[in-house]
Amino acid sequence: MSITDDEARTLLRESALRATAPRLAVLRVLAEAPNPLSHTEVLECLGKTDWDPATIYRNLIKLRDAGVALVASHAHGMDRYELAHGDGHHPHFVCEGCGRVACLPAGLTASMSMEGPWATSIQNAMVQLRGECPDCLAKA
Amino acid sequence: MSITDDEARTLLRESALRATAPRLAVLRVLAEAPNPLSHTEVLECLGKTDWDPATIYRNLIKLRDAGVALVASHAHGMDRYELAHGDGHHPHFVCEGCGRVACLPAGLTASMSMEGPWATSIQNAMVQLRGECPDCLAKA
DNA sequence: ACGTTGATGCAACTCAATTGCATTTATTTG
DNA sequence: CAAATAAATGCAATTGAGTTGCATCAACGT
Ligand SMILES: [Mn+2]
Ligand SMILES: [Mn+2]
Ligand SMILES: [Zn+2]
Ligand SMILES: [Zn+2]
Repeated sequence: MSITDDEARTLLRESALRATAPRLAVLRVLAEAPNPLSHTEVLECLGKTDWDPATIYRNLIKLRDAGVALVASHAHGMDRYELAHGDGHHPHFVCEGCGRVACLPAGLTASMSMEGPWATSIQNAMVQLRGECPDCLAKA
Repeated sequence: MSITDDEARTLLRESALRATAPRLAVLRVLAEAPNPLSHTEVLECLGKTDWDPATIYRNLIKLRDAGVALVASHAHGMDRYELAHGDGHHPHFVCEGCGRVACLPAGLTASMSMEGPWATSIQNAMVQLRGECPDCLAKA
């Protein structure tokens, strides 16, 4: 998945965010990533000489606060960001072996028939599975 | 839930772990906690008994490696430990608002039918829900 | 009681996250 | 288009969880 410069600018305008060069770059990197990326991984995708890490960091925060991006996982002390595709959120798989985070197709129905105050919380929650990915299972 | 000193010693013996004072203390704290605890929270629970943080840290690792405890969540850069109750693992709810992690009753099985290499990974995975807990929903 | 081996205490280190502040720049406004 | 304004950037410093090296101590099988 990719994003044109115009699409990115429109997206930012709709969120009342200024279209700066690093911000557009972050948007492009997130759009092209097949999986959620950490701050460090975004830096690597951008190439190390480009922009200040703190700037990229704050842009990820901004995009998240604006609802353009979201944190798909906090696992292993790293926030992993992805674009918030309009549709409802899909589940993610966090590998405890290699640390990778993968997007899973929507359709994972967490059948939760729970009464009481937790019902709403659970129904609106994002689903995350933690285990060993196929690659790590093969090695073990 | 609590644990007697004898039960703790037996549990450790079965795992080939020496029964040291800080280790027994960690075991007792985990046994009494209603929710998974971070390293820092375990230190706070131990309170007056002033053990070295690194010792407590390594004990949590040891207990995890021995299968006595497990990491219920990595959220927000904190590993949260709980005793590995014999039965299969239950899901957990991670609140993005206040950061608390709560144990959910088993039976909230997220059923996903997926083909291919991911099938096994998914079936053996632990389920984690991320959202806003009832308390945080009430404030918002 | 002894000796082996694991555990402890202390200190140092890594790395993601976070923040203060002076400077620059995108966007608004005249 | 140029000035005004509020936001964003670059740089540096700080926090906090996790992690590790090493000398000393202690659990426990013999
Ligand atoms: Mn995803
Ligand atoms: Mn639990
Ligand atoms: Zn893996
Ligand atoms: Zn909460």
